[in-house]
Amino acid sequence: MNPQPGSFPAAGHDHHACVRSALRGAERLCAEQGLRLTAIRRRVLELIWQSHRPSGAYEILEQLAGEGHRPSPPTVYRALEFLLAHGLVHRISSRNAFVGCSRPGQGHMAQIFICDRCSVAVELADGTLNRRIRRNADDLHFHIREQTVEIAGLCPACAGRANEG
Amino acid sequence: MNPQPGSFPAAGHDHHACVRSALRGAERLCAEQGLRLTAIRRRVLELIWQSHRPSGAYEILEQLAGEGHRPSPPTVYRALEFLLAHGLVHRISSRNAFVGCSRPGQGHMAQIFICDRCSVAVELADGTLNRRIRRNADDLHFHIREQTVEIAGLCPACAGRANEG
DNA sequence: AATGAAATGTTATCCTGTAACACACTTGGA
DNA sequence: TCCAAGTGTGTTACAGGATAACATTTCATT
Ligand SMILES: [Zn+2]
Ligand SMILES: [Zn+2]
Ligand SMILES: [Zn+2]
Ligand SMILES: [Zn+2]
Repeated sequence: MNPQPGSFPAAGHDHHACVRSALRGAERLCAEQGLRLTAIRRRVLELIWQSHRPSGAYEILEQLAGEGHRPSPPTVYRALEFLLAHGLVHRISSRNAFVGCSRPGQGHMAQIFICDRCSVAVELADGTLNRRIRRNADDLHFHIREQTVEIAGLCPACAGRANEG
Repeated sequence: MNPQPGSFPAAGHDHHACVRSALRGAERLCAEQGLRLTAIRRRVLELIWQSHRPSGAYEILEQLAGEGHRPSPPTVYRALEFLLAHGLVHRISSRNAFVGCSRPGQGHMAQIFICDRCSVAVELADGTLNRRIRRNADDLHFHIREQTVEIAGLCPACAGRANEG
């Protein structure tokens, strides 16, 4: 089952499918737009997709280091810059971290829900919400370039266990 | 004229009034809730309010240093922590900076518009938007603790000058 | 004064992100 | 084939943001 955008991933979902789907999506998008999904970029995207939790740049760096690459920060940040620029990942400002985008290539006005306990992040694209934001901006005569909507709290699974550990 | 929440501050507005109003509001809020608005906390709040642009923690630190205090980072961060905890300032995640809250003590589900060019930030409290977010959270069975809504772009004044320098 | 809690000082260190410059690889044309 | 020009990567060094851990002071209350 693919990552169902708009719901928290089920406990035992086939996550390999998430990764495969994300990589295939990236390949397709790059092919269509004449972009170069180089080895590093591909590998960084793959690492980010290893879970639904946002990854820090230095986490990615460490994982790459464990594979012989030993890249330096700029290398990783450049790959992230590319992935961000083409909508393949989202940056989570409130955590200084990056998460794979569930719907690449469809414009990116996402709101992202992040669990305080398990860190799983899920994105939602809500036209109504986006229109409301745009309308508020219009009232202020403000020209939107980019928006950040991040909601922190407890995912359903963790809310259930709220009183445990 | 006080800081009109919900609009960009006019070019020649009486900003001293903004500062006075913010400080008085903080004093009142602290008095009501039995909180201690110590010298540092008060001074940090005052420095943050010196403009409508979000200030970085280290900017504040430098300004304090120029006054003889020479505090260290934790001192400033603690003051900020206090001000955040009681809704006197907002943290702008997308900029690692802090801005004074225009309506302290009224719950804080603000969306904040920030100009890319002049950095002025304006907050808006939109019940409709907040309800929409809450509704999306409910659909996901997600329990909201905190939300971050930051919109970057051009304020009316800067949009007008878009083609100049 | 004595006590305990809250606030501040101090030091050292992490974590995040970028500037600047060198090198390599691709691509297209002379 | 050789030569740009453009893009991507390697490397070094550093800037900027935030916190851990512990010592000390301040404050309200007894
Ligand atoms: Zn998955
Ligand atoms: Zn969770
Ligand atoms: Zn003002
Ligand atoms: Zn502006």
